Amino acid sequence: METIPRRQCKRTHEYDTYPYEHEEVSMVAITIKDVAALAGVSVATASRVLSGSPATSPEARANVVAAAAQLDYRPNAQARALRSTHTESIGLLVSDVRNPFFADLAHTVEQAALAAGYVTLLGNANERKEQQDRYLDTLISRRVDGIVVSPLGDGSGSIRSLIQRKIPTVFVDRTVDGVDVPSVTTDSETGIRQAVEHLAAAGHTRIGYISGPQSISTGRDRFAAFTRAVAEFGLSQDPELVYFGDFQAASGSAGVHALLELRQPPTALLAADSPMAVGAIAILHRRGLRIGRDVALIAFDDIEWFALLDPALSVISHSVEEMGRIAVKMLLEVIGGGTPESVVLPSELIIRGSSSAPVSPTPLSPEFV
Amino acid sequence: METIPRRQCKRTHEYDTYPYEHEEVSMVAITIKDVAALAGVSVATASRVLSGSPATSPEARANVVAAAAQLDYRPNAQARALRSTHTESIGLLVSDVRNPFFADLAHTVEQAALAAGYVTLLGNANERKEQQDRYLDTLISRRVDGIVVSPLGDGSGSIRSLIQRKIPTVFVDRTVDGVDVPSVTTDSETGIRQAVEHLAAAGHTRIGYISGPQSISTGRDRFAAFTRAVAEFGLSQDPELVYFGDFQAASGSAGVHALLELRQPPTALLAADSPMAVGAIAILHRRGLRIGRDVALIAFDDIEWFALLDPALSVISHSVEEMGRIAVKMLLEVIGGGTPESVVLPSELIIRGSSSAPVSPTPLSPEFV
DNA sequence: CGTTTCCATGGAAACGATTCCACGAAGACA
DNA sequence: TGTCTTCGTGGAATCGTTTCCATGGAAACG
Repeated sequence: METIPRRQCKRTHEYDTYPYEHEEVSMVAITIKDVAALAGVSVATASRVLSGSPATSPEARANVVAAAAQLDYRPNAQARALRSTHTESIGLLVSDVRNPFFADLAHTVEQAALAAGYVTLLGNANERKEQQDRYLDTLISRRVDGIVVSPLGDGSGSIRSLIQRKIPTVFVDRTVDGVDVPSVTTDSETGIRQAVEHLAAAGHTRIGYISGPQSISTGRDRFAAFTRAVAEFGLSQDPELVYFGDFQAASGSAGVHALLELRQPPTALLAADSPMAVGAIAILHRRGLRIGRDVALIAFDDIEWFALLDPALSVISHSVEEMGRIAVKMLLEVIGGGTPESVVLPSELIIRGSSSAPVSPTPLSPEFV
Repeated sequence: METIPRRQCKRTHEYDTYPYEHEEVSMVAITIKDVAALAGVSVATASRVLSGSPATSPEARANVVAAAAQLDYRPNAQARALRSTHTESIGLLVSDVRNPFFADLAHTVEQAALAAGYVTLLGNANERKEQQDRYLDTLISRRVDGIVVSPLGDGSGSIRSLIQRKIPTVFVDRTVDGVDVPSVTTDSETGIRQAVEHLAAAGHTRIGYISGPQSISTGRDRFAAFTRAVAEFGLSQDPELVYFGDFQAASGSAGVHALLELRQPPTALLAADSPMAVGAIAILHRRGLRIGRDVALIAFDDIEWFALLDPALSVISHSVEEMGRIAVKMLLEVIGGGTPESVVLPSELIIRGSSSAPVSPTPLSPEFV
């Protein structure tokens, strides 16, 4: 007995031992083994044909392809990824799907990835660090080939794991201080400077700024740009004119409330992203203030329907399409072993009705009425 | 030589043969084997601890947990799913992420799934059958535990594979004729009937309808409801008053153009979804028509910022949150082996400024000017 | 015609986890 | 004290694929 090799006891898995009962047949998933059997070739050959290896005879190819089609065979992505270490998929983690900017970004990234043969797994951090970490963990576990992320928080948590594991990563829209990862971002400076200049030219001296959180790079950048511009054009630098929101609609509403309660309220408002602008508009309406006449309003982010408002909303515009496209291109470079340079896209003021009227004669300040 | 068993040549994979060079150490992924080795237990025990099996000693548990933490171990989801046939993940395939309705749906589905311990892989069919099929294939390949889909097209292609493989599936917002799958949909009838009644009461007799495509269930349902309502209230059933769009913004614009070119143009418009309403509004603005005065407008789908327009847009509202929540609940039931009943959610007219003025005296019809 | 090269093919190892099974130690019971 | 459970543990099979290696026949070369 001792001379019989161990593998003797390995249970055979021939077809006749399969639990083929009379019903529920369709429940047992069909594998490459079934395809090979039907095609009359070995699994190895079947695999070669299905993954397009050149070392196959036309005959085998035809048989296998026919068998696969007949059985409606779908390769098990898990098994495939387990053996060959790439999954032909990327992760996209946005900070808030309901923000139209990120919805558009999701759309362009996905289309660009699809064109390159990758599928996109989309995660939504919902502007919350725990959820970001949770999704990042899942994406790591699923061994995506790379990740495009608009990060929040600092370089701790799963972002750190990402870097340590050298998982191909590209930051989009936002960056994380001290983390050296290629990124596609927007140069807020130009657009914000143009906006402030434009408002100053219309006679505004007190501009209220509804800022994003300082824990997010775009929040910091835009606030810094605003601060610089206000100083440059000699406008009021009253710190009360700045309200710190969280990039979500409710905080835009709260910001308007707070700013309008000031003893010397602003005559113009600048919102650092579109959801906060939406929140701001809602409250301005409710308070009976006419945008573009009683108060000027400009928003960062160009959302399609902002132009449909009456008056149409002036915006600081930057290209989502380009951002998404470039992010995918860069990620593919990183996956390919390259180290692409970070890209900074331009921003630009688009003047519409909401900011075009000159400053009205002290409309908001009760003490001058 | 011949007596040496084959397995002799099996390469050993002891640790000392690992390609540990002085650098790039972090590139080699850490597996459960590493964790087990560091903890001084077998892989089997490590696995048991990590997947929370009760049959483990406190001592082993402590060691393994510590080792896993120290190595920052992340289980390989592929391998895990290969063995145990569930992946703790669901797929969500929406027809268009840029449609705020579906963005919101994505958000609620994702949050509901997360709460139940599932991650959501989101796909975007972009209202195109090929892309829907492509994503469905990927989701099948990745062996998600279930799929929530707002389907388009008929029951052919990958939808069929889904059913045949008995992959837990729930339709959301839309259904597919002849395919027996639990669904969460909206009862368009009530809301549309209310809208038509409301317009009729204001004196409108010719209502232009910008319809969704008849290849999509909601397109058909809403059109049928409109047809019935128009007949019921004795309004014009002129077929020219119906424009068939594709649920995307551009076709809303085209619809308005077409309807306003009629010899007898409508005095009120009803758009079957929000992107088409946006396209419609853009063209109405461009043509200098005042919504709510020169022409009434009502849209299906309640989008947050529709209330911010001036005049605010009357809408037929239905609850996305509930739809998403119920879809996930139903999917979990199907995964658990149940067969939940389909759910139909109510819709309801919300009257705002865009439809409140009485019909203006022949404002649009050139022949009466 | 004999030797070498080429190439399609099949067998089996490998990927990283889970889980069945057997085993030995310890506690319970008579 | 001896047998019977109970329980933690490790070895090994297993999931479905890719890929290395050996093989054998055909083609090409001298």
